[in-house]
Amino acid sequence: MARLAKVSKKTVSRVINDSPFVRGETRERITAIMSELGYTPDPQARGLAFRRSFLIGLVYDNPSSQYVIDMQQGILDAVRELGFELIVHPCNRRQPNFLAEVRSFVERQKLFGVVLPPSVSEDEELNKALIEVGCPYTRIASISLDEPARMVVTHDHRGAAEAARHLADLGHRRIAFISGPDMFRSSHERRRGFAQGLADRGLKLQPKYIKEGAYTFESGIACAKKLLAMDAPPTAIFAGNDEMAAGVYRAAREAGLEIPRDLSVVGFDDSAICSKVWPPLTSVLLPIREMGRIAATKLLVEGGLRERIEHPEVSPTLVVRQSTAAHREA
Amino acid sequence: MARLAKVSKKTVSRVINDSPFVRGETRERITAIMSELGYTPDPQARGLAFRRSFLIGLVYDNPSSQYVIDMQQGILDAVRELGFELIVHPCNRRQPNFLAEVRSFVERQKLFGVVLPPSVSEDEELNKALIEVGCPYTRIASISLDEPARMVVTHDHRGAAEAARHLADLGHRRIAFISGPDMFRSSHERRRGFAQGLADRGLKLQPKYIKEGAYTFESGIACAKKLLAMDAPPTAIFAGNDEMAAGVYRAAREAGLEIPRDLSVVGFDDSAICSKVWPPLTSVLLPIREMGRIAATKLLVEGGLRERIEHPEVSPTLVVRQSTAAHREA
DNA sequence: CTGAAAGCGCTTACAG
DNA sequence: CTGAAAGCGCTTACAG
Repeated sequence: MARLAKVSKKTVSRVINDSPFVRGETRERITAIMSELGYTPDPQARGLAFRRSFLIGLVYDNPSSQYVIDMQQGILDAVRELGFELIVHPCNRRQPNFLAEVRSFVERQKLFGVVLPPSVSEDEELNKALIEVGCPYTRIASISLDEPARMVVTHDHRGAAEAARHLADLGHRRIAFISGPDMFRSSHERRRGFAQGLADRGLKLQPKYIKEGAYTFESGIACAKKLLAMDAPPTAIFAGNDEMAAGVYRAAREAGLEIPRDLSVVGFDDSAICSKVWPPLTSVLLPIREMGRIAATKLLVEGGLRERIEHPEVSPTLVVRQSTAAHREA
Repeated sequence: MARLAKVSKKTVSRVINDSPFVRGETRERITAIMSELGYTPDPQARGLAFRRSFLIGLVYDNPSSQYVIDMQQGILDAVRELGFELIVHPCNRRQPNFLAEVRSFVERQKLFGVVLPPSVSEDEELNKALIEVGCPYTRIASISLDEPARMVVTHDHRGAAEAARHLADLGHRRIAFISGPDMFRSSHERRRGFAQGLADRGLKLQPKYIKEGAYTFESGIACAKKLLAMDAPPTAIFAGNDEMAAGVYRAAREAGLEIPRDLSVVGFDDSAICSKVWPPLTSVLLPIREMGRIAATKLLVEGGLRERIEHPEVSPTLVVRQSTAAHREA
């Protein structure tokens, strides 16, 4: 204990925890000694005494590695300077012991809080369990599912609407949508937004031009094949994510269509593949790292370690590349 | 304490830590009670007393998200059942405080051990620091840099050699290599293996057909452009990783070349893009998840929690897809 | 504003 | 093979 060099260890503890009951002078003296000795309080001991650790959990069940990595970075951006660490907890919602497993994880580790990206964020059972064990959380989802203090809403529908208007403005009329799986909120939100965007331009999203995929490359191929085999095939396709959009590329190639000359394509996620496929894919960008930062900051606010947040809002943006072009009369 | 229901708390502790000094009957009785009550020892308290936590660290500075995610999974495959958790620690080797930062991280958290994938695994400074603070580690690298108990060797050269023989067997003679950056061990290993593989077929890797890239898409484009602009351009290119191979695709397209008819391409990593580009990319697969599993298991062995490992060896495999074809006389 | 006591839930020596 | 004591490094009430 740096106390030998100074006062008592109780006061040191007060300094560490930013207690107001320390004289300015005393605080400065102690702070100086601490940084001189390179002293850092032991997180395990603190955790034991607090009955709460300094660990943030990221519980995810997400197919996209880039999403997870970006989110991890964002969370760390927010909490690293405070000495928090990030425990990652991949899991599988379809596994029977999923709930019990996650629950025991957060309970055992006495997590400071957990960040829940889709689709675990949409699991109401899990949510109830977290409340029961008293573990703070932030849910990230396309629409609000909880009180604002515990949500990061990504407003996917806005990005989808922008994509729709973009295609409409290029003169397309036969416009198709490949949705994600029904069990994902984002599938519905992206579809809703897309329909709304078309409506903004006086167009309608026709049911026959809607196919349900699974957010996978293969499902993108399958859906696109069906669409392109129609009597009046679409001249533009909006895929619910980039994976499926890449599948549309494949199907278009097999059908002998050239993108964007014969078919315009838009994806969602603005992932790494967008710039690697040819032509580069127009896509909707979600600021994932920023979302992670905000989610973690909300945990800090809830824990009383931060006052409030600067930019608590997040919104998708359409990144126009070369996979979309003006409609050409056949 | 479950002691009320039974003996003393000391004995319970003995059971938890697998001490041999407990009678079989007593042990069974206690184990039964524990699982009945759903009792799990508090990792923070245990850590405090042990002066060592039950946390594994993954320190990485890696551009590929898929790599990191797979490795995380592999580590968890090995340690989850023992109640360990995984703390991720992305970092930047080029940052001036890199060493001090990582060091303070492992020291503060009293990590049970850390897993070091490339390129942090190749940092001798960091290695020294870890030894100084007494933190166990496993290094993952293309060649052996440490005692076997602390290494997972990926033998990249073998995979590169296989790629070379594959191209040679297809009849190619003007074969080029785009290397990764000089500071990565893997760059040299892949180059060495590739040269060896060509030598196995009586061919020579000509210096003029070697270009140094940076493991990025853009550098792949740049290097490929130079190669394809040569008087006697290569008919096959082996890129040091898939990112750069995707860059080769782009350059080939701009040069009006069709893959694999006019140019065969091989990548390294067998990443997700392989199956999404057209034609699907032939690539060298490294079993990353398995590597993570082995690395973590070695940490457990070192900690005395596991006897030994089943399959401690790992080797690359060539996955042949449609980006390579027999050489066509011009 | 500051200190002496008791405790967080476990463990390691030390005795039986 | 099993138990009573002291301690891991911090914190929370409780007194001054």
